Amino acid sequence: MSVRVRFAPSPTGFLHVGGLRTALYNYLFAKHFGGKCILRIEDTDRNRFVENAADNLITVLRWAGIEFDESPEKGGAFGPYIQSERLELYNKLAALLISNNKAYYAFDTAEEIDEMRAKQAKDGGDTKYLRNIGRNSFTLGVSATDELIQSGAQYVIRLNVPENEEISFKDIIRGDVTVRTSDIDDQVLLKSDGFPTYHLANVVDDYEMGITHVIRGEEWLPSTPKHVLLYRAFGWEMPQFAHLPLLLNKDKTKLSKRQGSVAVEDFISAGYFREALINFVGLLGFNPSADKEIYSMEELIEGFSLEKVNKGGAVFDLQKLDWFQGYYLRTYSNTELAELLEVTLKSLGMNSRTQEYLEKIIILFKERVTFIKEIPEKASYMFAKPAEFEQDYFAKHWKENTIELILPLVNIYKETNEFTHTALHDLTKNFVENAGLKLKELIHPLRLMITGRSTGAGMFETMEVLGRQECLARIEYFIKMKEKENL
RNA sequence: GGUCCCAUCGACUAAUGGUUAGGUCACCAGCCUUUCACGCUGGUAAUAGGGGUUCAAAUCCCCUUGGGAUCACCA
Repeated sequence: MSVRVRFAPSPTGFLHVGGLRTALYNYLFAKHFGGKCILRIEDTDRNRFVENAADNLITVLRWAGIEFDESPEKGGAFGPYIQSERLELYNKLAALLISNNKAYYAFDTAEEIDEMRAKQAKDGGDTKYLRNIGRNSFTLGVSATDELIQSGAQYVIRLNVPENEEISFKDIIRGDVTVRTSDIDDQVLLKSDGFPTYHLANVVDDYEMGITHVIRGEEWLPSTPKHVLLYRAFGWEMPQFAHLPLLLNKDKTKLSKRQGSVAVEDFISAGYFREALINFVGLLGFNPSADKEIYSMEELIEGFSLEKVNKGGAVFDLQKLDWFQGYYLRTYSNTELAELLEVTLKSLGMNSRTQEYLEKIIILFKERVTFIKEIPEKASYMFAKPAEFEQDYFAKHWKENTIELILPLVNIYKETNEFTHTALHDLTKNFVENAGLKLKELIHPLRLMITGRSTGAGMFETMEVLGRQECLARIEYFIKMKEKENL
C-alpha cells in the first residue's frame, strides 16, 4: 500500500515553527516513499476560527517548499479537505457509534460538569466525567433520552470507554505505549453545536482519507488511546502512529510565543531564506548522517527515516539557524542578492542605486553579513557620506603628522589614470615603501576619512566602488573639518 | 496531583553491545590579513546517578533523580 500522510492544522492563526516541522516531516516521509502528502484543515472549533488563516498556511508552506498532493485548494479524490464541510459524515458516524452502544448521549450543562469535576478535584482524585452521575442515556434511560432529544434539548455524544482494559498501540518512534481505560475520560465526540471534536474528526478523516501514517506532535500522545478506542469501535484498521518530539524553548518548555518569535511569517519577514529555515528545522529531530549539516530539501527527503527521529525534545536555538542563514546567503548569486537589497532599500524608504552598483556592494558585503537587511546599516557609507566618525578609531589611527604624510598620496590618487583596487593598491604600496612607512599606517586614516568607521570591506575595493570623485571629496571634506578643529 | 513520554558536550546531533564517544553551532586560541568578516588549523566541553544482565553497556533491564507533555463541548 502506498504511503499517505497528512498535515492537519487548525486555522487559528499563524503557522508555528513547530507546525512547520511537523508539516516538513510528513512531507519528507511521503516523498521519501513516493507517497502522497495531504493538507486537511481542522476547523471544527468555531470560536477560534480565524479568517484567511488557512490560505495563509498554504502560502507559508509553499514558501518553505512544501507542496501538497491533495488539499482544499487543489482538491483530490478524498475531499472535501475542510472538516466543516464534512459535518454530515461525522454526525452519521457518531449515530452509528450510538447504535452500537460505543457512545452515548449526554445532556449535562457546562456548569454541571464544572461542578462534577470540581468536586472530584477537592477530594484529590481524577477529574473525569462520571457516567453514572451525569445526565445521560445511562442514568436517564432510553425513553427519557429520546424524549429529551425530541424536545430539542442540547446534547453531546460521548465515547463509551470500556471499564477495565489495557489499550496498547505501537508508536514508530517510541515503541509500545500502554494505558489503562480507567485513566481515560468519556471524551466528547460530537459537540452540542453539531460539530465533532478533534478526536472524532481526525479518526474519521484519517480513515476515510486512507491515511497510512499519522505523524504529529508529541502533545497528541496522551490522547492517542482514545483514538485507538475509536478505531476499534468502528472496526477500522488503524494507521501507524509516529509522535514527533517537541520543539522547546531555552528553558525546555514547549516552544511558545512568550519566549520569542515562533511564527514562520516572522522568520520570513526577518529575512531568513527558506533553505536555511528548512535545513535548520529539518535537523531538529534527526540527522541523516554523522558529519554533514548542509542538506537541501532533496537530500532531506533522501535521508529521512522515522526510525531515526529522536525521542527527546529539541531546543530551538537561533544561533545555529543564523549560521545556516549566513551560509546560504553566501550561496546566492550577486545578482539575486542585489535584487533583494533593492527591495530592502525600498522598504526602508532609501534611494536605490543601479543594479550594477548594488551588485558591487553585495560583492563587498556578502561575507560580512547574515541578512541582507544588515547592509543598509553596515554599509551606510556606500550610500551616503559618513555622518560621523568613530572616535576610538580616530584617536587610534590619526597622528600629528598624518595629514602631511597622506597629502602627497592623495595627489597621486588625483592623477592616476586607473582608479581600480589593484592600481590603488600598487600605487599606495609603492608610495608607502618609498616613504619608509607601513601600509596600515595610511590605510587606517584613509578608511577613517572615507568611511568614518573601523570596519568594512577591503579599503581599495571600497574606494574603487565609491569612485575617485567621491573618495577625493570625502577626503577633502574630512581635512577641512579637521583644520576647523571640528573633529 | 493522576497518566504518559523523555534523558549523549551550553545547543543540534552521530555512534542501533566492542569507537581514544564523532560532527556542527556557540565559545577560546592560532593562521590568513588592511580593519571587520569569510576561510583554514587547533582547543575546552557530554553518555544524569545507582544497581543489575554480559567477556564487553551511551546502547538491554530495574530503581532514583531530573525534565516535558497531557488531563475541555481547543486542536
